[in-house]
Amino acid sequence: MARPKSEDKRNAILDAATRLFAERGLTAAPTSEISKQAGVAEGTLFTYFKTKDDLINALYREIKLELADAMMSDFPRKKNVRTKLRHVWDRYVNWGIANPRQRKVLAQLQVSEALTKESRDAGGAPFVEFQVMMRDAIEQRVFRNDLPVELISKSLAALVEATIDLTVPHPSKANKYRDSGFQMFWAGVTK
Amino acid sequence: MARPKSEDKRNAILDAATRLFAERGLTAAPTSEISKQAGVAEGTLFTYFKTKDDLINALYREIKLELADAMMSDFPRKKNVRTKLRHVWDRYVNWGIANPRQRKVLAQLQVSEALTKESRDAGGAPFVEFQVMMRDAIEQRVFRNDLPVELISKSLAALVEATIDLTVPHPSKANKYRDSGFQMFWAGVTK
DNA sequence: TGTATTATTGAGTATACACTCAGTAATAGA
DNA sequence: TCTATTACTGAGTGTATACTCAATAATACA
Repeated sequence: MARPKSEDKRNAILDAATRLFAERGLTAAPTSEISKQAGVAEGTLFTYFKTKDDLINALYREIKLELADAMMSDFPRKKNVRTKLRHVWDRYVNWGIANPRQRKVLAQLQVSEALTKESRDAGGAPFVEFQVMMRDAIEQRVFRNDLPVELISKSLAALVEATIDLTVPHPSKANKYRDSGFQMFWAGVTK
Repeated sequence: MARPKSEDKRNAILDAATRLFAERGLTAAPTSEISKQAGVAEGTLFTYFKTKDDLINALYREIKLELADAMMSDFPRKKNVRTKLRHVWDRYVNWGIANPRQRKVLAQLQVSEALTKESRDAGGAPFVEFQVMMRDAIEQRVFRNDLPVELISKSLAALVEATIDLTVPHPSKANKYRDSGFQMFWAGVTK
């Protein structure tokens, strides 16, 4: 090998893309501007990502990974289901509030036609531990028994999003809302 | 006035746009293709909508209006809050299942940079009756008292979306899921 | 029926932008 | 230190597409 690619440049490109995608949207952010903001020539962008779609897919995986890291670090494996879910809930809400740009981009990416099925699958991979925990909880009959796992998982995500949306304009009430939101989720999901 | 515009053509354009936006995404659907599928010349599209962004904003309002119609028709004004909410819930779920394309487009529109603030406001207007009902319910202390209205409204929408997502691949379980979903919502939101 | 007005058409235009490539610079390994 | 390999640059290219406009057709109204 001669002259390796630089992890820094790759990150700079992904960072710039995140900023521009959040401000202008996926398609209105030109590669020329992304590379300029990243401090590299436009051609360089294309040595790190073969196409703009590639960049978009890579960014999706990256953000999903960050989110999974935030949610699953210090995961209280030994504690009961409620404590585990509360952990995940709090981390997710905090991440969303602390990373509004990534959250906005993620929302765009989820509905984008540029996302491949492979990327969608890859994006789910970091959350397997969470899924396993959910299956266990089902077996232990923690939840109401008419609810399929997917509905519970999706509801968690959906209610977290609603909670973040509500908190962003009222940051002083972050603790209150995070609490109320979780209690609402928990009450809905258990017997 | 001489030679009025045709409501039919306008609808044909909006229909074609809905189809193409759902299949290819907002930006990957060219006006040339939209007009072709609508059966009009490309220039005609621009006499009905000054720009493509205009078309996008008009389509947003249109879909929101349809959704509000579906949700609020036969609204049981005299019944109790639970019955009213259940009405809205069922209609919303049914609409989503019956109109997957409009639902997909709506999801794209919500996160699109092309949407103006005016359109967002206008999109909310048809739902005032619903909002009024929610305020009344709060006053009557139907819900847990630590939950802000916005969280309840957003949760309803979020849980409906989760329910629809779950139902689409398992249409035979539509009734079951619609039921479970609502019970989950109701349990979470009341004391 | 005549006329003013506006819709309709589609070929044409201007622009934006994803991607290329020939020239140059940096680095790993010999 | 030399060399093979690959990164880096940015001006240039091809293409896609939003929008225009001159010519034509339809309609409301007098």
